[in-house]
Amino acid sequence: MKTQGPKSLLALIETCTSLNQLKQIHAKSIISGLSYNHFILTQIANSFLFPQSLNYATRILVQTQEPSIFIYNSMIKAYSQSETPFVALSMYNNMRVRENAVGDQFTYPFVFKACASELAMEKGREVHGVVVRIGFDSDRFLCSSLLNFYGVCGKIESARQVFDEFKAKDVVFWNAMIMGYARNGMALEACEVFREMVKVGEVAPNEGAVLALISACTVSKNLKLGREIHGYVRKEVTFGLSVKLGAAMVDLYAKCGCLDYAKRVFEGMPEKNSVVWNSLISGYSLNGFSREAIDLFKDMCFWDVKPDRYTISGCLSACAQTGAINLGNWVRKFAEKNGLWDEFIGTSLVDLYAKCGSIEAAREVFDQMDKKTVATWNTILSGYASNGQAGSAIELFDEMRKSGAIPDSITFLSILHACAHAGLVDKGKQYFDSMVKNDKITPKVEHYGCMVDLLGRAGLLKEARELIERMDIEPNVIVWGSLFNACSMHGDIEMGEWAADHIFNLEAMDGGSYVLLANMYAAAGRFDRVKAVRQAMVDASFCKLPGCSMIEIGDVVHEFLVADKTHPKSEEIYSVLDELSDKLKTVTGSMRLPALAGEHLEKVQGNLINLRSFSHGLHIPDCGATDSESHRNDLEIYLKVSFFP
DNA sequence: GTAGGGTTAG
Repeated sequence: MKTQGPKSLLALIETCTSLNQLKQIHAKSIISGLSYNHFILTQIANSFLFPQSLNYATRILVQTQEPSIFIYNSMIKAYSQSETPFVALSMYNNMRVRENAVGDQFTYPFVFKACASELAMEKGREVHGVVVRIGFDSDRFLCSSLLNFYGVCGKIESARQVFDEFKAKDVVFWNAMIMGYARNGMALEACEVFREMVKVGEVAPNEGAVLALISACTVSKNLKLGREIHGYVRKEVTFGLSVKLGAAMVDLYAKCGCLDYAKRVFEGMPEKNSVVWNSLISGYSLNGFSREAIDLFKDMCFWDVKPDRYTISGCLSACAQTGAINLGNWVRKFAEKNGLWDEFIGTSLVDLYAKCGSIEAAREVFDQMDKKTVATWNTILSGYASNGQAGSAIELFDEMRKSGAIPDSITFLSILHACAHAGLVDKGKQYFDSMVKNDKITPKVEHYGCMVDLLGRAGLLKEARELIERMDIEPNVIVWGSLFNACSMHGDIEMGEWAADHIFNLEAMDGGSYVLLANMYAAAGRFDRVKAVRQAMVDASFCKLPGCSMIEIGDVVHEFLVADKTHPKSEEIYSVLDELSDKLKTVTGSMRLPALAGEHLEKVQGNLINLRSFSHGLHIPDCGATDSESHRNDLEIYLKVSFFP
């Protein structure tokens, strides 16, 4: 057999389709005395079989005596772009300790990239120190990735310092600074850097610069600035509206709620890839237009644009919002048939089933998922919470701890929510304290809202008030609303009015506050005041966005607004509601029973209030759940069992 | 002979 040189072995590596083939080529390179050829190892690490081949290359590296910086650089690069960037950092450590080498300027951009992916703040700062000591800090490649690292980690002042100290800025370096501001929601600062770049005139802004600017507007939801940039793109930009720029514009408008603009940009694009479609689909989904989102998905398929995992996630969350379980199941089947599955899709599916009240189906999907993110845990926990199964939520939370997953502030929000719904006051307090003390999570205003709700529902109004007074952040309308809700539930008009004052001060122009106040007076039987508040609403021309309930029967989603009479069977529906309302009154005896008797009573009482408010054209929002969410869940359960058996 | 940074969609 003819001895093969490195060139032909290289060509073979590119045609490899399995790890075994790769190993054969490696064996051949050993026979040919080329096993330590750096280039071959690099190619193996980065071959099409990535990341399997990367693993193999690592095993070779470990057995290699005195591996060169070249090999380390290739491996650090490969790992910094892999799913496990922390391995890049241990490779770097290994190089420093085992080889006693500091690397070269090719090493560090990837080390910073890995630090950025891992949000390894301390490590990054340490490496920054090393770089300064060796004197590599004049390398612009290295410094732009260092700048990017600080931007990703939210250390924008440090990023700015790197930016200011570096003189020979190229366009990528400028863009990294703009992107840094963009990530941190600082659109004005991003714009300022862009203007400075144009003013200095040493480099011309490229597509990346404009993309970073648009992204700055998207993150900070600065529609006004976004429109200006759109105008600038149309007038000044010579590179034209690329697919990327178009996608960014569609996303900007969609995230800002301007779907008509988003659609106009979308329709004006001659070339659309899946990213563009996904931006519009998730935009519709995000803004509550799930029907339109699904229709777009079908159009996308019609135009032969291949849906990806983002498409599926967007569609599933659209279905979850409207409770369109059948449509959701159809999307699921589509995804399964097309081999689209990952932890994000799984999480969307858990959310879909939980929001549709099929918590068992949600759990089934959850249990089948090998890879779970914090969001996956949070979704199932909040599913249990809103389905009133606090016990399961608590049990699962313990399991989460055991699995090694690290709870975040949303996890605690879900578990507090679960406790609040079940009236588990002591347990809730315990979680709140442990969150602060053991997990070092600073409570946000949402956590306080949950705690006030928890205490308030249990009738501990004084304690709820004291918690509000102890807060180190400004209470928002949710916090005051929860106290207010509790006051109306327990008939404490005086404290209720005190809370209402704060609500009006915070949201003077919000009609929702009026509805809350009217609800409190209604619950206390003060119908004279209800009338006065409603009149005040009319006088001020306030109109609360109506809470909307949807149920899916067969393949049709029925939508109900408060006091809605447009459904063809509305007369029958209302008579059932009245009947139910009466029956529930006999069960609970009173509208103002404190939520201490566990899940069942809580559920019955919650529905009674919702049913009452439904028929009165009022609705009491629930802590943490949107109007339409709690409204829908409650109504759905009752309409399903009683009216559509 | 071999290599490098930033940029959209959840």
